[in-house]
Amino acid sequence: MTPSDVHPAVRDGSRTGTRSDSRLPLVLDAAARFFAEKGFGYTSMRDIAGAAGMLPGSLYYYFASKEELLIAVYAEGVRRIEEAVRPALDKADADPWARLANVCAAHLAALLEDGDYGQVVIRVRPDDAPAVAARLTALRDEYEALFAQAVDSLPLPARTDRRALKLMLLGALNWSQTWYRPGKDSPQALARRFVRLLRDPLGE
Amino acid sequence: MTPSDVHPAVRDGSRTGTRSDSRLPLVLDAAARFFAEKGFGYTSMRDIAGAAGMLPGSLYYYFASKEELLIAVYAEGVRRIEEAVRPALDKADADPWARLANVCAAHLAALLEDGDYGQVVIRVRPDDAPAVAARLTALRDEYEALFAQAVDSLPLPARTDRRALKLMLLGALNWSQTWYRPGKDSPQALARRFVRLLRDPLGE
DNA sequence: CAGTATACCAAACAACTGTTTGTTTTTCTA
DNA sequence: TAGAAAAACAAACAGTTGTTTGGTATACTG
Repeated sequence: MTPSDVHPAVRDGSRTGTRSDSRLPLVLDAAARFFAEKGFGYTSMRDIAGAAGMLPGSLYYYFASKEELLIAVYAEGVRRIEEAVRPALDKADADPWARLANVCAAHLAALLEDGDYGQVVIRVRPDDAPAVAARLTALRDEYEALFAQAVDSLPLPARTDRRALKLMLLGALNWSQTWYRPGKDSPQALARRFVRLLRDPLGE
Repeated sequence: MTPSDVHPAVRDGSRTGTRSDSRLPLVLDAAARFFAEKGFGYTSMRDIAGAAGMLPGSLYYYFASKEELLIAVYAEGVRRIEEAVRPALDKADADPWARLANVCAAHLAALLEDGDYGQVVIRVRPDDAPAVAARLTALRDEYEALFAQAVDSLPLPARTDRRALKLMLLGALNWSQTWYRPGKDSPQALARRFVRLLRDPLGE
């Protein structure tokens, strides 16, 4: 399963040798939609091909396997989440707690509202596609390292377990995909509420 | 999909008219193991039947469908989690924060260490089995109401959003299934750490 | 010990899965 | 405008899926 199994236009993202009427974007969008809604295993190549207006076999012109297709969607998902979070993270002058809240808000928005690609990253478990699980995990870890920066820069008591704090916060955010329903609370409001629960003293 | 689709011995749990050499427990254990490890959709009736030492078709003596089998496993999972959490919850004399920590520890242990049934409840999404999704959700909600009691009894500032606190904590706990690896940290230690992060003031 | 409900076997079903192969149409390029 | 590369079609493949049907052995009951 080397990178050469993947179509050139997908491998380097350069779109070299790509025709203007290519339905590749349609394929990726359709795959992202199904993966986000039904999960990887519950989506068939026929589902995707049908939604993109083509035949199942034609997908193999772009991707060597269903799992390679997942990688493309997943990578794009990570890219979009990073893109959403980065601006909040780069405001180095801001108050660290406000910065964290903004990072969380961007993270949440990417998972809950900003489309299907971001949702895939949280919804699909790496071991749903065993052959490429390691690569998916690597992509996710790459982003989590980014997120961790927002936690690391907090002015905390020395005793505080920053890793636990990161895991706790990230878990709370990611799990929201389970119960969140649009319209009631905005991702921003939720993020602020979560961060405040951590910041404000609740005990005694 | 009425309850009458289910075998009597499963429907009411009474085991009335059940022969002593029944392999029903084996079936449930095998199903729980596969559902917990691979997920619902990635587990075939042949997987389960094989592990229980019987033929795929024989499962339909007990369950009208794969999804009915899931309900049985799922319900047992909820039952076991409740059973694990209840003792901690019933210690009404204890300090509310310590009580919450104990509830979280029991919850975590049920998800991470106490076997397969509990894991299924977190691992399997209700809409993985659309035909019975509502029943699965109801089971999960039933338990969450129990968990909420531990949060509701905390002595908190009036402004505190208890619902957000519950969602945050439950999310952090449930998501641990994604990253937890046995041996490093015990569920008890993790639960205490999470609760302390909420209780102790981190800001300023 | 006879009879019956229980528990399972054996074999097949149609539908669906990811994937392959050879061919054809279409766009871009020289 | 001829040729080459790109993009897709058309049809099938072997394997797997959940499920059904009819028969059979076994344990329990009276």
